[in-house]
Amino acid sequence: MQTATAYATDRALAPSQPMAISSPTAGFPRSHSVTTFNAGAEIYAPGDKAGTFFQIEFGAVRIHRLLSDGRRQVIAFHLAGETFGFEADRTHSFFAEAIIPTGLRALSRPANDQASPELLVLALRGMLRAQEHILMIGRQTAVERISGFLLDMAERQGGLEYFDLPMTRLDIADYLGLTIETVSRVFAKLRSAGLIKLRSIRCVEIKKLEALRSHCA
Amino acid sequence: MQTATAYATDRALAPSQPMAISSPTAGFPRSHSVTTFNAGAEIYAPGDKAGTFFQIEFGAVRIHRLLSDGRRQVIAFHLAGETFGFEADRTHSFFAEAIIPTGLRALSRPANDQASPELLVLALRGMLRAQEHILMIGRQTAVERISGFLLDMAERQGGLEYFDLPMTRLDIADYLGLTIETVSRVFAKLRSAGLIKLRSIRCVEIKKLEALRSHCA
DNA sequence: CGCACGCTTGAAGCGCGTCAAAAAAGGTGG
DNA sequence: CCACCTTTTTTGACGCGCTTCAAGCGTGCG
Repeated sequence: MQTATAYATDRALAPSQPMAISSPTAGFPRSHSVTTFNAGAEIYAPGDKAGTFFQIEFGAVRIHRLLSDGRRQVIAFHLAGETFGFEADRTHSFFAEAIIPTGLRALSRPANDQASPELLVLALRGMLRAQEHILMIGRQTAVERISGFLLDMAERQGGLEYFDLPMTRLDIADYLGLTIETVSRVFAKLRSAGLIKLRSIRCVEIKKLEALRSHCA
Repeated sequence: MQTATAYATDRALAPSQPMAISSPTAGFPRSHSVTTFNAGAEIYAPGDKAGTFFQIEFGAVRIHRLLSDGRRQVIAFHLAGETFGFEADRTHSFFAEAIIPTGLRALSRPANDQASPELLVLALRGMLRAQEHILMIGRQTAVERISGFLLDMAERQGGLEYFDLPMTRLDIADYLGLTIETVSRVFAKLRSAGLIKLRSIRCVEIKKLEALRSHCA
């Protein structure tokens, strides 16, 4: 069990610009200028006013929630090009934090409730993603979860031969409902089985794609 | 581990009416006549064409997915008055089955992609619900999951003094990422601790609401 | 009645968590 | 570039919560 203090973060350090909330426009929300966040900086917290959402120009973001005793669940990771921050309620339910230095473009949802079809698709995709996350956490073993996670990350970064993990092992553990020790052990296991190679601590190369796929039930 | 055959179901037995798909209308989707499903009947399956969604007139529905070796994850339960079946893709990703005799009103999504604000809210709410489900499965103990589940069911049925669980223990187990034996044991534990009373096997009375709430971290 | 199905209960095992410590990786300042 | 500190990651030993396996019980229905 990790302590809550382990997650203490600084509020958006020296954003390049204030996050303006502009008037709504017709059609897809108008884009604004880019705000940057340092690694660990909080983007929003539970209770913060929602309504603005974000597109990632560069960097990576984690969405998570804390239980009162410090247990943490990471709900989602978002990478460059992805969008996050839309909520059912008027306030946010989760924390959003930059994992690494990150640039965000704030988009405002049309206030006239003329919901754009684009936003609906994003919401539906977010729901599907969350539902598949439930399946993974609810019914898969540690090896299956990590294999699936690595394949997902590889795919979202363009299916490159190798890719970087912006998040720490602890982030991964809290995303997969495991402990950091288990994550580390499974990485070691996959490495020694020749399925992956760790070019560096955060850079993964998938050596046996099909074998890794076969691990995901 | 349960076998896949345990979940074999009959296709919609003797629906009272064929499920007509009508032309789209402006605003919120037009309601159609009610189709009934027997307990265990399949409403849709992965790969089925999506686009129509459903409002529950009476009964209860489970949304789930199977892994190749028979492991099952129930993604959601839906009760009378609730809506389900909207998808990000053109086809469904999950199974939907009636848990008990159920009446559904089919609603068709406007084809002109003039996404209605109502549908967006439903999608966002669905996403939030799925995200809280992730938290529960990823970071809570068996007792916490069951306590939270019972409180959720009580609330959704109007916060009555007592309420019926339409689903079996196996459904609950597969929803919470547990086994049927663990579910049964935790029920017994909560009962002997005086937190709940089982009026019958499927009828639960919450005796100590606050104590139950305090179990949910 | 007697079978079928859902549920409960017990005993044993295992996967993952917990606790502890060391090793590796990243800063930071000189 | 190196010394020093902090943070992250790895590794080992052990324990516990949940699963697995196996009966047994209750209830409804042909």
